[in-house]
Amino acid sequence: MKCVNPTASTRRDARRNHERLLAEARRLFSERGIEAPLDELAVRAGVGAGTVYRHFANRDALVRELYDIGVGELRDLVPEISSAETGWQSVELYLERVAEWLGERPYVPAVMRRMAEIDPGHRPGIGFEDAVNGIVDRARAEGSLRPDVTGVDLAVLVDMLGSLGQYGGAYLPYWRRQLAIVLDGLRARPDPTALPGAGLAFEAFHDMSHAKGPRSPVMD
Amino acid sequence: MKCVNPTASTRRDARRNHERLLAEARRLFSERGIEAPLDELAVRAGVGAGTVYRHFANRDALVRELYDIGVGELRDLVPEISSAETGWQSVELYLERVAEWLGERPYVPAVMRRMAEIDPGHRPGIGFEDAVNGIVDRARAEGSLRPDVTGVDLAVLVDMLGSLGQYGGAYLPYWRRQLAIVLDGLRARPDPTALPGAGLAFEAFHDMSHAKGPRSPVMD
DNA sequence: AAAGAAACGGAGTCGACTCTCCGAATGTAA
DNA sequence: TTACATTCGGAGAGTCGACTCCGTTTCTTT
Repeated sequence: MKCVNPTASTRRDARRNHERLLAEARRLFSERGIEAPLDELAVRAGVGAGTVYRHFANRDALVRELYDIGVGELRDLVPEISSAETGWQSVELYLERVAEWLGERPYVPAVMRRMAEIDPGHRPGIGFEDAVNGIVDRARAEGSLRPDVTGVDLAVLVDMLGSLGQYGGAYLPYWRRQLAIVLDGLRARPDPTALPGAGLAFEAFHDMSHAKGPRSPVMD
Repeated sequence: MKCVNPTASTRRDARRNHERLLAEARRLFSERGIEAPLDELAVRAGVGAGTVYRHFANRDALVRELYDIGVGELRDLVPEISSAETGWQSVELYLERVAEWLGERPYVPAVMRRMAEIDPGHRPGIGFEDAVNGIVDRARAEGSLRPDVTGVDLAVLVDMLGSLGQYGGAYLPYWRRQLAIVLDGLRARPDPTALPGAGLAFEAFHDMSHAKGPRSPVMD
């Protein structure tokens, strides 16, 4: 019984089932939310219920693995995005690639929120701060990006664009129109409209997107 | 037993409990999602479990009532938004008021999706098409709005901005920066960047936002 | 190809939640 | 104030899903 880390198992069937479970979990959680019955996951993956729990001690363990895989995927996107020819192209690439990544994974916001409950100390996302700020600084320095925009502003825009993934597959060919509008709004212009309020600290944004606290109640 | 429509009940306690239940349901569903236990709703509203089910036959009945109330609230926003002095001000008001309304009600997207399952034929939201198109037409005619933007584009932007409500109360002072960026992207400019793809039919947008179909699976 | 270790399946247990039922309490109308 | 209709509270029946247990099957190694 080596249920802690079946990825490293010697047995081929165990590794295959682990991958299948992860793939089906992404699909299932995208369609029905991260509270979907795990017995259903077993059926979809074509394994017994026991096998689900051998690979993931409980739902939270599965959520954690999806989270860490996601962080790894995002980290893998960084080099290409950061090394674009111009700073402006980096901004474009950042918004497009990350929003697309998010949009294809509608379960990610829920996974982030739950992770904050499971293990508030685990915050690898903080490590993206420098990459995002680097993109903003370069584009601002070359004069293509409006100067009052911060890295956090961009990160929030990415979440907004990616949130259209909640629409389902139908949104895929469509959200790039909103991306184009946003990009036009980000360009440096001779007639700037001041952005209201103050920019947010990256850490505050991180906590916000992981929404620890109670979500906004209607105030009536 | 008049459990079909307790709003019209003669008894004061019944009306008061109905209102309390609705208010607490909004809060509860905002914090924990629309699958939160209804017994918890009973506790929060300070009533017995039986009372919940006397007012709402089941969870779906509650969802439907929240949906219809929401449609009514949005309808009430139309006059002020449409009657702004200029078309551009209407665009600004539309994005701001409706995104704010959505942001304060994080449960709304989930309610819309569930409504599409409960009763696919009930689509009062279709009635907003003319109002939105009217705003776009006027702003376009006066030359303030970029001409390639459609009413559906605006509606999608509203959903995007409103989605930040998922961040919880902390987002409240912040999202207007994104609104300002979007508005700048919407202004008519001498150097237009063409929007990619084709605009969407309003009905298609409606179905998309109510996401009947399966939500986008990761394609790997 | 034989043996042992590891993983598998799925029936079963346990807890949580939904919804019902009815005696008690409350509001209304005369 | 009395009488009655309506609503209330909360215990409990029924259902569903999370997770466990163990006899069986499948790898891997020699």
